[in-house]
Amino acid sequence: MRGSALPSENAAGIHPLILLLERRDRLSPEERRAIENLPWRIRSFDPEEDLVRQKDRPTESCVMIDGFASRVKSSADGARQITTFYVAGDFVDLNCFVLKRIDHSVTAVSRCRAGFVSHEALTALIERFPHLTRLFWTITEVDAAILRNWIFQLGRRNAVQRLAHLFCEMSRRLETVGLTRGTGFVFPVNQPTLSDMLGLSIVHTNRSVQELRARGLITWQRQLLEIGDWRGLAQLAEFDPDYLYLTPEPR
Amino acid sequence: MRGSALPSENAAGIHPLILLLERRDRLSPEERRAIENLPWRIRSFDPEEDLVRQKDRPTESCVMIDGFASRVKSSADGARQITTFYVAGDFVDLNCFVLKRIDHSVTAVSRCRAGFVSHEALTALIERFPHLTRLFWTITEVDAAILRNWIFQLGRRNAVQRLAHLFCEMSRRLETVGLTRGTGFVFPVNQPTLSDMLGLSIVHTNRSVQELRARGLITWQRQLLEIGDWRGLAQLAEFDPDYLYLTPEPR
DNA sequence: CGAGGTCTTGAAGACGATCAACAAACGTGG
DNA sequence: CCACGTTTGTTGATCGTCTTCAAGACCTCG
Repeated sequence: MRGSALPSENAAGIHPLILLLERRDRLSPEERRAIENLPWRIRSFDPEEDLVRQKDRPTESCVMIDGFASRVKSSADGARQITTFYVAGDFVDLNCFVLKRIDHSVTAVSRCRAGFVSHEALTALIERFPHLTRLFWTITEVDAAILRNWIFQLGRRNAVQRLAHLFCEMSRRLETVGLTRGTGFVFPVNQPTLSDMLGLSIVHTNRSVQELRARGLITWQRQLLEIGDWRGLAQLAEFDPDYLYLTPEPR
Repeated sequence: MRGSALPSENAAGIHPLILLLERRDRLSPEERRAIENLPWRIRSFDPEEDLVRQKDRPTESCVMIDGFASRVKSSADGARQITTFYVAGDFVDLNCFVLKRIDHSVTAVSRCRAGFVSHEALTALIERFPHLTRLFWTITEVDAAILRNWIFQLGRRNAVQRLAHLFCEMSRRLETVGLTRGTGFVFPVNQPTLSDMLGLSIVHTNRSVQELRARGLITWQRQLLEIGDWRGLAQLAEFDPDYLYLTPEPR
């Protein structure tokens, strides 16, 4: 399967990985061609299906094409915590390319597709283009910044603020990949899954959603989440998008 | 100031950064020499002093030589959350080398020293040795794995378990850099700071410490933390060190 | 039409926060 | 070496947030 066959949701038909990388730095035509020509293998997943299983030693890494997925860590007694939430364009498991094994599962949240490429091919790619190593590293650092911010949310914010913050973050991340529609976006996530993101019980998650509704900040029906009052929501969440590093830096 | 002047706590007198990197992969003699010859600048800090300030755009990055430091995110109302805890050998702000700005402060927890090196020098280093880029990236991925695990702890574990887990993690991390003494280690952290790591109030942190003492799992006096019952502590915390990636992987 | 998932509500209780006060340890200067 | 102020650790009491348990409403899909 050739790279040009890799579908993408964006109008321009540009490869999602190229879009992701060009958010960080310009690519040369050779680099772009090399990425497109990687032996991509596209796979589809249903909700709850695993893209990568905990304690596996995968030989491929993957990039989200569409839909949503999550990195889940679960404990002996069945408690689940989502540590990362992946949307279209996100590189899912760069870490297992580097670290050779994975200490989490990656599970589909909605129906989704991902493009898989072998570690061998990635190794060959970065050996040929050291500049791309640098870019992959940058992506990892941005992911880490998002993780640090989640630690802050979980440690020091109450349920409603966490939820508000999650919606703010989602909105901005989906906006950068062109998946918002006006002030809203498709959010195919049920409340049990949402509670695993927020570190809350299902019941309390539900009540927090209702509070945001009651305050007139959001509406959410039929998987369409509308942010009715962005300023109010961002203020409640004390949302400061700096940690997403969306504004490009000279390098 | 030349690299050979960089002091280190380890008996062999090996540069802490070289130790850190060789935990991940073998270095060539040239690489080792190049790292030692970087223009290191050593600075000392008192507790509460900032190594790097929030929203700065630093031109240097640093490696911990001794003592402890933390990455702190704080909110408008003064709530503080520590997102990363640094011990000797840790590379503190690789991320600001890559991302060009920093969205946290890095604050000394105890008296500590760090070796600073300019971004220019680091850039020259990785351009000469692309292999080192790969290693720095690996370090970032390990840091991210630790962050993900903290997210799980904060989201799904109660106070006592979190504290137990923190002590287990500390013990293993300090052991790899030769800073344990038998079953104990020097832990110059006060309870207010500890509560900022755990996302708890000071009072509740105190009660959790007392519970671990009462269960006979630890003693802690005069900054010396002794793990009296490792198995019991690890079992309580459900501690599984896989996420620290301490066992080397072939690459 | 029935079945299973999802959302919602109520009530009770646990966990952790907050407030307030005191004890102990530490560092400093006299 | 002691006196004193400051930081750190400890305790009790009360309050609020969030969890748990249980049950019912709603929705979707075969």
